Amino acid sequence: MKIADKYIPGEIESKWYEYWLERGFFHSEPDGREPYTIVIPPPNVTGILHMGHVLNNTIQDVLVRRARMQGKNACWVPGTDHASIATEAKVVERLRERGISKESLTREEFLRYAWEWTDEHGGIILKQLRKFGASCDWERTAFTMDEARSESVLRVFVDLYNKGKIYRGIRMVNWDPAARTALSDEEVVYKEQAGKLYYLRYMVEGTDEAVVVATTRPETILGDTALCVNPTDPRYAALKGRRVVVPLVGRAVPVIFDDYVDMEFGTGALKVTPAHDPNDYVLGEKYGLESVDIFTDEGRINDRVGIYAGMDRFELRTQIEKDLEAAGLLERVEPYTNSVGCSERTGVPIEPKLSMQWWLRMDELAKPALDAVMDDVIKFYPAKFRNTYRHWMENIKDWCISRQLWWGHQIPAWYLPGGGFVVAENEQEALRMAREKDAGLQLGDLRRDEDALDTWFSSWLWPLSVFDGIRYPENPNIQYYYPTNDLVTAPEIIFFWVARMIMAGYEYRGERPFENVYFTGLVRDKLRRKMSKSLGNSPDPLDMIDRYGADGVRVAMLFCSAAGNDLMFDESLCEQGRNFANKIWNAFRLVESWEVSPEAEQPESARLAGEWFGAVLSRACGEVGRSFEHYGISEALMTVYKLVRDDFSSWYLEMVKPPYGEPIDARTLGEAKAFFGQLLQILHPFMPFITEEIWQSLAPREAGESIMVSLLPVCGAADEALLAEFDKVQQAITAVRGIRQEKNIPSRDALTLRVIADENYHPHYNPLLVKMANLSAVEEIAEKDPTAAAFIVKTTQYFVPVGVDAAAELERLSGELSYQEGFLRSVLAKLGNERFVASAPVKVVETERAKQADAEAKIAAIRERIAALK
RNA sequence: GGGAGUUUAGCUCAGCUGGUUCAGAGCAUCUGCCUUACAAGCAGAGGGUCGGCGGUUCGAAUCCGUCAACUCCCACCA
Repeated sequence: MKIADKYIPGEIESKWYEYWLERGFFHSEPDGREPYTIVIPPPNVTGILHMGHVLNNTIQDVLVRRARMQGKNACWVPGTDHASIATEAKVVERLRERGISKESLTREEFLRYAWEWTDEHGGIILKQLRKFGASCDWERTAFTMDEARSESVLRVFVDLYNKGKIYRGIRMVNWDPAARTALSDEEVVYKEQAGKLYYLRYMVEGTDEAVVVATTRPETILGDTALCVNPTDPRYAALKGRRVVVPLVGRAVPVIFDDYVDMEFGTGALKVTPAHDPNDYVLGEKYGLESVDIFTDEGRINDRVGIYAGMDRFELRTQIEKDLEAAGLLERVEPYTNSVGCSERTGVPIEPKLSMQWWLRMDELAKPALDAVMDDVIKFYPAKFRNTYRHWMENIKDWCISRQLWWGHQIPAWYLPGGGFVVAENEQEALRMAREKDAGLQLGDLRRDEDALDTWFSSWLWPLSVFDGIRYPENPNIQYYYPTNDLVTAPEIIFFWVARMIMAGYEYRGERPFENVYFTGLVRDKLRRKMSKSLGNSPDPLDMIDRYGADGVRVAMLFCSAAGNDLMFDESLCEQGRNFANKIWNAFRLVESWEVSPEAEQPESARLAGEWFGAVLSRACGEVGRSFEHYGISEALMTVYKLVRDDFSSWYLEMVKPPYGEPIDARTLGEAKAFFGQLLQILHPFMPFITEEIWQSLAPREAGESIMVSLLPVCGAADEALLAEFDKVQQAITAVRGIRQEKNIPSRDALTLRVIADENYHPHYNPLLVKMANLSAVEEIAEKDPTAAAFIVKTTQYFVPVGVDAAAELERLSGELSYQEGFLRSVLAKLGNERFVASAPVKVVETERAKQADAEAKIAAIRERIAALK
């Protein structure tokens, strides 16, 4: 069979993905094995794949594939999130392009469009994941708004309401005037903005004196209902009992005294707008102030104010500045930078607004969730996020769960005509409950709450709801797969999602939802810039697959992904990944090219090589295992990378390779293929496609076999003594090659190596030395060979009889001598220090003594050689 | 304003409880090579007073203090 001389990923990848799918290798059902479960962080249903997804899902796939090959019943549950506000915004935008406004539609009509959009674009992202080899159990694909998940959400809402944890109340909320909905605190992001600080004159009623007040939001004077100063501020003592007149508005408002006011800031006088500032709201409550709401839901001035009606809040700011100026009520304006809370989704500044919303009481839910992380019942990688988590959990506030949106789970509350409401999982139940209050009610009399639930109110149930553990807590799936093992996600959503899943897990299962949380970093470009569409520095993942292969891109991603650190992704890494795949491919070509001779004996060199590589493999295997224990996935991959390139390709294969044109013995070929097969297995979680392709042709396989469901080799302890011996042999080989290069001796010309045998010389490895350094012989000699090029490995002196330039050699030796002498001095100084010898552990002192002996031997050898050369 | 973290080779990062895994890896660089698996490669090589200063110790990249720079998270200062 002719094998392509370069690895071409394209068809190979789709071929094997189909094969895995057809054979059902991704699917899991509960059985007697140990489960290994991951639930995917569900991407937005209409989202498109970006590098962050690639990173996140590659890591999950590596973990799942490895667990599967360890014989566990691995289950990776995929799915998507309806992403209430984000999707609704997209649908509104799309409708607008078609000339349809959301306002002109009924809820039902709007939802029809939204579902249309979802069905059309929904799940594309999951299909894209397949290109990367994601081994998700697609039969379990879930959506936060499918029937099972929706019913779970409503059931939880009703349950929490009945437990008194959900309540309805008027509170100051974060209002997004663009999306026209309330937001949770977590959905508000603070941005530094260059603004202005306006100094306004409030005339003291009945006098011609003014109090100057500094504010960043002069437009809110329309809602001012008080002026506040610090009671200890001597400047304003005279204001006691007075009223001041709000500029332009003409309303007289009281002056209140509260030590909330910072005397240092501005003029030490604060305007109080209880309806539009959380702090002012608190003051308003405390002093019984009137609350004047001046804005509409869109952030325009409402009709009740009387002036500026209909004007946008930011236009008004400009206008009011002019009008104040004209009225002589603006003392001055200073540039001022402050941080403005903006909607995470729409980007517009949020407007604090008093409104009726649904809330979830968090304090009790938080308690077990906090303990779980603090007690390491749930482990965070990296652990530093425990601090972040603790801080948030200890200061947790009630969660505003209602959104004035249509796309999402509609709140299951029904209002009665005579006031009051009932909370029930469905209309019938609601009617039944309503009739307990008023027997004559009909379905049409009930009015369902218009609001939808926060998206995260469904995602926080994800590890439970994907196994239908809310509706059917006893079902075999939730019993078997829950708690899940690893969660791989981004630190940005530690509060939005991770913390809340932990709370839901304890509330509904009394148990952690996962054991470990691995936080990935942010994918940045080479220059540390965040990848973004607008910068154009975000490569299209699918395009990269076309050019480098899925295995290559996976490797690239993992190479730069130290856990918890942001990662600097660069396309050159893909090249490295592709090159690595090609390297493996060529090793395969070599092994496949060997003709086997049944009667040939195994050469000693090949026997030794096998012995050695077995030990190397065990060592690497152990290292990989240890790396995985602390989620050092990048590190694990690097270990395998070096194992394949250096140990296997450069050393092992070169050692067993028969001379050109000659056949190989059956035993060595068998060993080589067995080693190769094991390498492929260790490599498979990282590079699923190429490993399957080669594994399938490396040996005869039964129909339906696959590397992905094969069992990872169990690694024993590595023979350290053997590895140490071999290391010396490698050093000798490298040294001979160095001499060859230095002296310009072509690799085809055989050399003789002479050696003075001692305890660090291992003659049984000579067949390998001969082969790898291309020697005609290794001769043991008793006397030094002054005319030869020389080197020392440990204490053993080697000589390569080639002409040397005595002068150059002397210079090199004197340099070496002074280095060794200096080294010896430092060792002797240590050993001469009584306190060192007394307090250092015996082992350390012994190694120092060994160093001393070593150095002394080297110095003696060098001196002799210098003498001989002279 | 509060908290957390980072600083080790040109770049990206390992270095756990202080002592032969202690100054490492990959990439990049340099020098040879088209040596019949692989130039998407092979063989060699160079490169860091471990951010600065001080301390503890027989011994510090590692522990303590301090200063500096950067990063992130949280927070209602008008």
